Amino acid sequence: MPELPEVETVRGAMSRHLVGRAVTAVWTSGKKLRRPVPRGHLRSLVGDRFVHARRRAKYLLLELESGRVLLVHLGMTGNLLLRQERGGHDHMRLELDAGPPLVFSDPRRFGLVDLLLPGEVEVDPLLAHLGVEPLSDAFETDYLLARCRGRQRPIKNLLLDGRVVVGVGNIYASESLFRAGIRPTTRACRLSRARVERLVAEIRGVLEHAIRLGGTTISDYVGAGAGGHFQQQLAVYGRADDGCRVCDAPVKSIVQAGRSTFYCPKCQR
DNA sequence: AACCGCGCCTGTTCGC
DNA sequence: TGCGAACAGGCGCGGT
Repeated sequence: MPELPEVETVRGAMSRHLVGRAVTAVWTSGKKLRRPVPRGHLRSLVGDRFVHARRRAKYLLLELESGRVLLVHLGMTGNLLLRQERGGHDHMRLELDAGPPLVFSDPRRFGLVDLLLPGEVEVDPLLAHLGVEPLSDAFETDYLLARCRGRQRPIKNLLLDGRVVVGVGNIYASESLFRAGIRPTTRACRLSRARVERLVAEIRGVLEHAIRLGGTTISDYVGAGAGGHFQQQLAVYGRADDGCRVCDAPVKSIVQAGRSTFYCPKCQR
């Protein structure tokens, strides 16, 4: 499941291999993703050229010479890559003036492909209400402390709230809380300033580490390029009943707001 | 206002 | 062995 490091890995690949290429032909599957893929609109991409590959939260923003933006979200199982072969779960194929086509593939169809007109990025409802980027300067102790104030909900649920901070998904929420020594069930408002400071640092640290390793490749998700190697680094996620890598106590698995959470009951208080 | 549960999807894993 | 059930979860939405 692509989280921020996986999306960032794909962005890097697009920056290196897609930028500079012009679209020569467009094919879509006609199947509905999170939004219907705007087939006719996408056809107007022919002749346009990619000039930038950006990221906001887990959205990829592929900017074109015309000022339009190809908006892509990988959802749970989506992948954006340059490849020649056709796949059974392909939903968009853009033939380019050089190299293999740009393909969006997504078996479970939780993903999204849309084409935004110049100026629409700022007002698109999907992008307008997003919280701060966890790797930006805006994400610091006082910010998260303020967002925790008065919040009764568990800190783990708050970390998954995209209006607070973006890009932290289920895996990195568990992992960063483990690193910070904070139990995921702790009410946000009960965290001291020092613990929030530690949490901010660990969220940043775990995301940067995962980006360096090319993201986490788990289950059915394979990132662009060589694939990620962060999976071996996971301390608690997906390790229910296994020994904690620090103290060997069995890792606990619980459900919070319908999502699985993993933590070490001894290291996290 | 704050917060949770649901539904969208389908490949994989689990239990009988 | 084979089958259906449960599970995985990003995200927006609707309900409490």
